[in-house]
Amino acid sequence: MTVTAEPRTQEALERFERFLHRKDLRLTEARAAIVEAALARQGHYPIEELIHDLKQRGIRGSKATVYRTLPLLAEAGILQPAIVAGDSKSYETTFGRQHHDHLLCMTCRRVVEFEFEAFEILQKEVATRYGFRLEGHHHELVGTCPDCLAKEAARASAAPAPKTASGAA
Amino acid sequence: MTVTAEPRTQEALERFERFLHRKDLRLTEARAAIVEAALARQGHYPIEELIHDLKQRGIRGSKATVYRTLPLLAEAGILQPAIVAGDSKSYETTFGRQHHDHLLCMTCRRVVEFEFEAFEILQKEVATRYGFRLEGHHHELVGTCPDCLAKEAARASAAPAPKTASGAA
DNA sequence: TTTCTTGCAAAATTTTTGCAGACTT
DNA sequence: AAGTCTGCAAAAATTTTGCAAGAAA
Repeated sequence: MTVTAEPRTQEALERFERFLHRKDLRLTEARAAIVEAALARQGHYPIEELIHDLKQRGIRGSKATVYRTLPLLAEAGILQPAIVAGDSKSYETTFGRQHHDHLLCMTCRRVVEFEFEAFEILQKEVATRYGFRLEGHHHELVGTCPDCLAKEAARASAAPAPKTASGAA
Repeated sequence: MTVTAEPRTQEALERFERFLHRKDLRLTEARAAIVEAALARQGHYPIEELIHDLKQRGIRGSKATVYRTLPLLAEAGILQPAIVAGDSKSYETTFGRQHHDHLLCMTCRRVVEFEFEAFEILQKEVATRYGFRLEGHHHELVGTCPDCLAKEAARASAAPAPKTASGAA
């Protein structure tokens, strides 16, 4: 099914095939379909969504097969279990993607994406120092966002526990 | 039940209590026990372990209560869902702990801990830039460790696919 | 051929909920 | 008294497995 996939998908498929080959496993139609579905995804996605995507495309790929394939893809460096900040059970396609990091507000769950090249540089440095080949990273800063800080401050300076006065949630 | 807990635990309890109070919730014996158990833990632990710990201590705290309490603790900034690199479903107590980062080998699952102050500094800078109060972070570099790289290289230079010749797993 | 794969459905796990009684305020 | 919690056990949801039939080498 070489449906003229976009180059990134194509490369990922090749990488996966090499990986499978090394283990005497095969790049089957179902596995390829899963790779394509994963590559088409942005950000974090629960396994369930990936299964749904496959169904959408009318492609084979049962729940069981997806569950059996994801670990292989992770090992092949195509995707990773996603960082968890409330949700577990998600994956993230990393192959050929720019790494981006997150700032997460624990209070309101807002997520701000940021890129800061200095991190990338340092990370490479650390990896090198330990002799690792760096293939990806998880990086998430957890804290409280400006809005929530403001609310917190307002609450603190106001009378204690004006339960119903501060408005709805 | 102020069982002369160590100071860190004590502080965590206080913080949790303030948090609960703000939400008109109560710091009950079961919740306090969960905080203590969590604070006594090092590194990542599956929920199941925490439940086990509670049983060990002969303290109340049923599965259901633990499941109901963990999200509160996370929101209060006492612990976080752990980073996932194969395992989901784990938590990590962060309150009052030095942040440490991980280098993970995708192939053999080996984990190397490292500390690199430059990261902490940059993280604070990013948080400040976005107006966040930084409370913690997840940071894990994913790649291939020196040993696995060596094996990979050896395999590559050897004849292709000597399936049974390379020894046991 | 021989070995690896797949899908289905059942089994095993992990999380969430309903409720009656216990505890706090 | 009023409202919050808890534990239990049942319910829901998520993952894993056994197996016979279907591909790939």
